[in-house]
Amino acid sequence: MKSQKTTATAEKLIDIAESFFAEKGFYGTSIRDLADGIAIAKSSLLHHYPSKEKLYGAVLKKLAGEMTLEVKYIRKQFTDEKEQIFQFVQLLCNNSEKKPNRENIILRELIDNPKRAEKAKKWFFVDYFKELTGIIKSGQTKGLFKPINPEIFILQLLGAHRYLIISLPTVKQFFDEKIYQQILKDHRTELETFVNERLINEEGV
Amino acid sequence: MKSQKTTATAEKLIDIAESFFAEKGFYGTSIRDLADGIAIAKSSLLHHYPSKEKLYGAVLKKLAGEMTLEVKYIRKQFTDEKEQIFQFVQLLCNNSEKKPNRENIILRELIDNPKRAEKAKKWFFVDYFKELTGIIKSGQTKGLFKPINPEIFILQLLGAHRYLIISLPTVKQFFDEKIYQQILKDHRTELETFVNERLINEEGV
DNA sequence: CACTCTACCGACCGATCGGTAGACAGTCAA
DNA sequence: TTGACTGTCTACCGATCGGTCGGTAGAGTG
Repeated sequence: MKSQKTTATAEKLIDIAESFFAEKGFYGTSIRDLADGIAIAKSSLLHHYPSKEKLYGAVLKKLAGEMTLEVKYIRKQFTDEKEQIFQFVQLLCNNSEKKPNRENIILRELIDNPKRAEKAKKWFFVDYFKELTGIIKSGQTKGLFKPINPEIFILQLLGAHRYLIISLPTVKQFFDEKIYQQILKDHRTELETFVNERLINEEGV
Repeated sequence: MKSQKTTATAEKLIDIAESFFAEKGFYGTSIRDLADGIAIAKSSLLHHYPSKEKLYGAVLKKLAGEMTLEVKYIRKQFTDEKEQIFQFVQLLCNNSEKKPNRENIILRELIDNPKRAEKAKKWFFVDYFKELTGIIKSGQTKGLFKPINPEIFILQLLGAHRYLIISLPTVKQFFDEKIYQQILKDHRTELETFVNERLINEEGV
């Protein structure tokens, strides 16, 4: 079982790289700091990932894979598209509290990707995005959602959430620390309202 | 008029720094490149702004000042808070087409600010944010807006817009290039709907 | 004329960057 | 036992980083 230790080191690298890239960005993170962070030599890091870019790519790939899986799981678990999109809102909010790194990395990647894309790098979040717009498109054929543009709706929903999340540390000075949890709860409710207003409700009205 | 040439150089520095910081971020931008970009020596750059941090701060300050002024102008120009917030949506959308750098810098700053804030740096967008929430709070006392949390509303509105804008270059591969303008137009309409749903409409229902 | 101030410059600094080379210890198969 | 492979290390590389230094040209001022 020689590969066990190796795998463990590689995974530790991914983990610490995820948090460092999230906090300081690609250019702000040095592979020296990453290696020091898990107490190995820098050249040992480069043994597992032959370049900083490759390591960064591995982090993105793992992150995108996890997120896509989570959405696919929701789509398999619930047949009703309305239920799916509300479950996704819950997933978004819950993950932001459990895994705050994610939003930072995704935002940074969105900003930086256009430059990198010129170097023929693929966008890791394609499947994630297509799963989400797929919910809306599927729901629209069943007459569950209003005839909005699915891509715009998803981007606005993700944006309304992620922007607020990354703003919180900065904006927190305006809030009483005690009502911080209340903010997160109200935000969740507002997101649900946003979704709800784009549903077609056959029974009411 | 000795200061004319100096001012011109300093302004050129601010301009190129704004576009470089927006595109590559703080760590991804070197003061060498900035100096080369306007054909002066690096030491000359450091004559005008004694450090990279100071230059970055000057860019943020100018940007925040402009944006705050724009909002204040809207508030002075229109007395009705409903009109103010709709005008602000127009401002957001128009500026994203005219000055695409802005959204990048603001997003980057929001992500990075918490680290910098530890070094006792102030947040340049305080006034901007307070002007915007001020519109909502003022409108709520007049019974024009639903009793939502003003900070959450503003953050979600800004997020829905800015996230979509910075995503467009990446997501564009999914869109036919010809309908790009239609996307921007639909996005604007959706933002207006988002705002509209949070108004209290005494007449209708 | 002498003095000061501003804008600017090239040369240089120590530190840090991403990445390479080579040695060494442990493991496993032949 | 030997040889190939793996993971790790120290030592080192050229490039680039932000920033300092001493100095110069020119305009303003007395």
